[in-house]
Amino acid sequence: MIEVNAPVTMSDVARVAGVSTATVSRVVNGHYGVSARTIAQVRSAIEQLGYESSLVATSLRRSRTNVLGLVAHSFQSYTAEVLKGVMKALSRSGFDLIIYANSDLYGSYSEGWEQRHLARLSGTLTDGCIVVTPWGEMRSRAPVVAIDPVRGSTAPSVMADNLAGATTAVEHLLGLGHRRIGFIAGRDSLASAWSREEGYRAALADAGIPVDPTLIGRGDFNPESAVPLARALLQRADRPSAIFAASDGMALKVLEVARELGLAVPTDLSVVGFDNIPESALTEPGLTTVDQSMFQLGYEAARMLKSLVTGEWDEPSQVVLPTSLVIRDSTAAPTGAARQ
Amino acid sequence: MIEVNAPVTMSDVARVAGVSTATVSRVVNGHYGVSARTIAQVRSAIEQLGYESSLVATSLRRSRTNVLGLVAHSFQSYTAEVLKGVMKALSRSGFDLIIYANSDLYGSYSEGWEQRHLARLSGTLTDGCIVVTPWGEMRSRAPVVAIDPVRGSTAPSVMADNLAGATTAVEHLLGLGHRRIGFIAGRDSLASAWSREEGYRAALADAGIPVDPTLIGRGDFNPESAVPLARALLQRADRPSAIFAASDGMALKVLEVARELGLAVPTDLSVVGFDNIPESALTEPGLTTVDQSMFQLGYEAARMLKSLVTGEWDEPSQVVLPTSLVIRDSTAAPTGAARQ
DNA sequence: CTGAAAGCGCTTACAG
DNA sequence: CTGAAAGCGCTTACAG
Repeated sequence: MIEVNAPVTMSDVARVAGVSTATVSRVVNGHYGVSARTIAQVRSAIEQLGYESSLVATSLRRSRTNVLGLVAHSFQSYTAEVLKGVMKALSRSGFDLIIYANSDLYGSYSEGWEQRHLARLSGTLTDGCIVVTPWGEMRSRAPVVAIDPVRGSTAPSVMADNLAGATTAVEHLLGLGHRRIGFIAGRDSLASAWSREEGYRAALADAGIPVDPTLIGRGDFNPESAVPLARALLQRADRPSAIFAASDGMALKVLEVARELGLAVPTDLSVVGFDNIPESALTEPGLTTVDQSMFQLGYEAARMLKSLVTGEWDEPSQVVLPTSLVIRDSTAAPTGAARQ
Repeated sequence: MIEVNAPVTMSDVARVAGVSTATVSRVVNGHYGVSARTIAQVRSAIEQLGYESSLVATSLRRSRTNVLGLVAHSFQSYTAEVLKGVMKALSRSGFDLIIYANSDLYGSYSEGWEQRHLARLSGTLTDGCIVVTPWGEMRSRAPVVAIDPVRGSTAPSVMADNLAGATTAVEHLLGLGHRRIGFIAGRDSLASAWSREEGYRAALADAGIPVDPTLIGRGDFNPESAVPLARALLQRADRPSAIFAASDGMALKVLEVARELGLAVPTDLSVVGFDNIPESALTEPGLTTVDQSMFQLGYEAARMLKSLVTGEWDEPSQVVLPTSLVIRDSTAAPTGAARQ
């Protein structure tokens, strides 16, 4: 076995097989019009040299690559779950997936970088992209499907029924007897953040409880953003007896802050999240939350992208998936200890 | 704002700015020797057109791309956890990550495809790659780090202390009083599968219990592979009172089969897994397992790859990470009901 | 300080 | 059935 140092290129194969690169290309791609004898020679040279075509060179030359892209800014549980769904949908579809993860922005949010990466990939490498919780409307010549899109977007997207989910969550707290319910909002450019806040407001309105704006903290879905907000909310003399956070990541931080302040959950404080990430079942107490199937989000987005790319598109372009309330141990009726 | 259909290329920018593409390239890459006035013109043209350089074209031309690759055959929890660690290590490192996931092989295993993808990526796109549970020794001109490498590999790799972990797991069962302990092995080309079996054998030997070869099922880490093996083991008249599976995915299937056969866990059967994937805490009963920090595996592999790529390498090239036993509710002392 | 030209590894009309 | 040539979008010596 020959140990190669430089990459084996098509020219190397052509030289060994004694043909032109055009012919090698035809063999590699299974095109018609090559004699059986030549095919055999080329195949043997490929075998001998361990040749693999360069994804980059191929995709630069071809219009169609059969590679789909996924662009995400962080890689926490949410994205990981979405990814499983995407892979499931792409299983045996003939499309491979390239995930582009920007390491410099891990855990922080930076406006517009998806657009940049999208352009860098979709010009050439990918036939289409999924963008997770984008910062803005994406422009691209190739199809793009957003998961949890920007507010007001009319582009293809998949999202949970955030309004219904949030409403149910707050109604759950109301049903337990809570009247002072804090809310920690998500990044307000996203439709999901907006709808979850709407659900909060709607449920309170339905119960005849006026919204106290000082009980609303402006987070951005980044877990860390919830820490100062939760602290502010829970250190007030008239602290809320319950907090609904617009994401599990933020809700988990509320739990931490409560512990730090010596508040028992759910005795002194009830907490509800949104997402149902795996971690929410592992905390002590387990987090009551709204399940949005992230797997399903990914699955549907990939299905949609696939049909957009192949041109078989015939479904509504803005899919909304149902949510359900998962009641665990972070919620209970308010006690006398929790000031009303 | 102009809606563009064709991708904006460097030539477009050059035309608008009234310069050559060479000059545009210099501006884009911040090279010296361009007048302030020209820079301004080019910048403005880039802005106006919304130009982004093509990742593909750039990487075809350059030797260094500052993109690292990760190649994995499936995308289950194990890989997702690894990925989080990788992203953490790459955070603000200047390296982006491209994950190449082969959709046609989701959930199944196919020999040699990593090598193919590795070659396709590393010829050009990536400066180096991480390969998760590879099928063989990888050959590549660019650095490669294996997570959970092939048995006998001397290439850079990161893995858990599988021998110690497996030994501890079986000692735990032994300590509870089990004497007939089944084992479901992993894909035997992997060092991890081998060591976990060694641990099983060593622990039994230490306890003076001869290994019964009929109690060993030959799985391949694919959860489905455990189903017929567990069924065979549990339908025997002299079934084992405990089963140690070489991965959580397989252990979870053992739990399913036990339920299907009407066997209560841990009353009738104790089950231990290996990995500690998030799901293992969510089953009923929770799975006792050996924790190998998949996050840490990913983190260390990425760190190693980074230093290999930048040439700062000065650490041992085969990292072994400690494991720990996580006792949940799937293990207990054998009862009379479980035949010995 | 700037441009013309070559070339990265491929594919695809166009000839023959 | 096969090859020479052009070109995908860039970068980098080489001239000037």
